[in-house]
Amino acid sequence: MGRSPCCEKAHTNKGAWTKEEDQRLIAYIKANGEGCWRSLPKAAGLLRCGKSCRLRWINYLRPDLKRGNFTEEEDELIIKLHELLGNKWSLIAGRLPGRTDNEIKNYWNTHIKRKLLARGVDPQTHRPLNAAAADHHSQLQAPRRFAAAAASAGHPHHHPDHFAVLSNSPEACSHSSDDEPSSATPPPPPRHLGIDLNLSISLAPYQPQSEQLKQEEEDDAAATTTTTASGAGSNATAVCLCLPRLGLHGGEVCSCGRGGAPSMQASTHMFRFITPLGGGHNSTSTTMT
DNA sequence: AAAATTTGCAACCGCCCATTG
DNA sequence: TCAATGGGCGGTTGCAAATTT
Repeated sequence: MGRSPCCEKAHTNKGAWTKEEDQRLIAYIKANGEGCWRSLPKAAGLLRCGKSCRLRWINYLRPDLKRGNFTEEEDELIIKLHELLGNKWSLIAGRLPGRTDNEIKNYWNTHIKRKLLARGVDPQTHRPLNAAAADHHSQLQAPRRFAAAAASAGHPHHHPDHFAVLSNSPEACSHSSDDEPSSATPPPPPRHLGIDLNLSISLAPYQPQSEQLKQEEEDDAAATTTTTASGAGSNATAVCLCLPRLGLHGGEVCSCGRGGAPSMQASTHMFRFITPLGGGHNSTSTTMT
């Protein structure tokens, strides 16, 4: 379609932000709040693109950011969430208060990937490296399935690329209904794709992959709406995975059953799973509405 | 001590979807 | 209904700092 650029690039600064620019941005947002990013630079007296201002604020200047090293708990949570969601950094960030998607993405690429490789786990598939190499069908397993479920259920970022990894055969893509007017009733996705909105998920402590897969197979076979609550012990926190905005901050009470994106109103399944975060967090039973 | 290489992360880019008029 | 706009996302790049040779 050829969109106009988000701002007048010719007269904007690029590269690292100066202290003065930071101060201007902070002062402006403190006074006026976050608002129209496009007009903000001009109003704040900044020679920056609005998107650049937004990123600077969200990723660096926001007062609620928790800077510093990631804890071991955060590491494990990121790994688990990545296993469930794939590279949905914003969704993952939503589960880690004070962390930004950009920060988590960078941390993943620089630290966690290596950590998983050292464990002998493939960072993309979360399966043992040798198994991942031997079995290309491993691409069809849970994390991708869940991402696909979220996307097909209306997540705004169902980029075609994300579906490309779901199947080795293009015709198996589940998002093609719009592109296939001839098929009045789209056939159900091939069973091996396992795209199942009633997916059972959990954030139990690390479990050997073989057992995990076994559990998934059982879950698939059952095809029930139950929610696995393994690890729902004393130190567990309910993590809402309401679609399409998976994740609430800091264990807030879920309220998205009513709302969410308009496109999701017909599908307001609520997923919750239990993640052991070790201390201080409320224990909450799993629900599914 | 200097040069080369690697690492980590802030920032940018291009694309997408939702909203609005 | 449609085009323009705004905001958001994931992927990539560029560069400074750290490490190795």
